[in-house]
Amino acid sequence: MKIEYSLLHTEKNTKARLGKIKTNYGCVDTPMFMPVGTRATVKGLTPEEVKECGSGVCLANTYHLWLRPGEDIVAYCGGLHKFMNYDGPILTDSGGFQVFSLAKNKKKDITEEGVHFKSHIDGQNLFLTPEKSIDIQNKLDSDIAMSFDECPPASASYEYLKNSIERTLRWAERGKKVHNNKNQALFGIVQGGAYEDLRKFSAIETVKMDFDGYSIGGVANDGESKEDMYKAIDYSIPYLPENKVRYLMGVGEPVDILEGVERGVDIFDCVLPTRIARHGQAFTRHGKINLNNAKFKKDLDAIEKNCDCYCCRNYTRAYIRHLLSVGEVLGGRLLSIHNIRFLIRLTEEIRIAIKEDRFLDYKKAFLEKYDSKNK
RNA sequence: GCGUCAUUGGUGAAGUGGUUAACACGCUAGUUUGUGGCACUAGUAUGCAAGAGUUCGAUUCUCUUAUGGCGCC
Repeated sequence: MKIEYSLLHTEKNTKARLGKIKTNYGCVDTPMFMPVGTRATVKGLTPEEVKECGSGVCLANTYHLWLRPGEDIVAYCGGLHKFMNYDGPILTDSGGFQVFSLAKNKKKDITEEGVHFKSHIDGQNLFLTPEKSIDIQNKLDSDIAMSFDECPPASASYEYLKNSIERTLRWAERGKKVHNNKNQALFGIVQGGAYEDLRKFSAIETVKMDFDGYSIGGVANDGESKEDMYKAIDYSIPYLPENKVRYLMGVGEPVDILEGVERGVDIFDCVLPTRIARHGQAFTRHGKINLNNAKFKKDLDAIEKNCDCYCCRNYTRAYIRHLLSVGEVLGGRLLSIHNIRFLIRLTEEIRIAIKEDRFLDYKKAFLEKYDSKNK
């Protein structure tokens, strides 16, 4: 089977939704956060550690796995689950984001047929099409595949966006046509920047194609303001069906997860918890802290006193600071575990709050604490 | 004891008689939102062993002292 989403409850005062997704690799509750494992690994962590964080779904990336080791190798090794030894659900991104980050000359490199890239590894010229992206994802055998879209920068003009979302719709159609993995869901992606009519058009047309779930894309990039991000969600959600999952791509910060949930988003993914971890930073209830800071040299507390993650149960800030300062990989590993657990715990608490129809109170309490120090 | 060469920030060091003493590391802080990049950005010696002199001006020249390396008795 593909996936099955059931909407269990909509919060009384907001659009926040409690739901459940059934997959071939188990059930997951929504709202939820998915850690990113671009190259078939959540950087530094074993699948057991990822699962211990409470993670339901894990991400992997079509573009990266296409280059190395290649989708045929992954297929030969039994598909992504077996290959990376992860028995939970896996979602693959389509490579659309790499169009955004790697195609240097948007006008020249992005054609109707597909997108020209330069490999970030050796600079060789690559060409990715909707058909190719879906074919790779079929072979990777993830549980959820994403349509190949263009993720335009926030600075894109109305005119550019208009053409872009029309092309993304045609790409979605082409991808859907060749998608042939019976065990894999395929999601459509809504684009349109912060323009109400473009989001509406993109959403309505994407929904017409009847995907297994829908994403809101093109947010949280290129210095986009938070207001624009929230607008993008607000303008897209009303046109998405109630009985399908809604995925806000690439988000993110605790604040944005709360704002997304309030607006009716079910799932999130973001590199932030693992990336900032490798750079020494940790999420806490009071905001982010930087464990590189000298003030933690003799700090014998856990990163967070009441956190139940493996890191906080066993290690002090002083020790983690030491690991970071001498460049030991364990520092980043422990912080990754903490940060992933932090976001997943946030979604766990959000689910309870939705169930009890007190999401706004929960959000307010969280933000009051979180804003009190650092953002 | 004599001669000789050195002495620049936390470290390794570049450099010049004249505006803000290069660079690297380290250190300090910040950034990071569908991960190309444990990356990026910024700050970090009011002073060039100490003192005196020459000079309009000295970290740069001269002398004395201190410390250290090397050589000779």
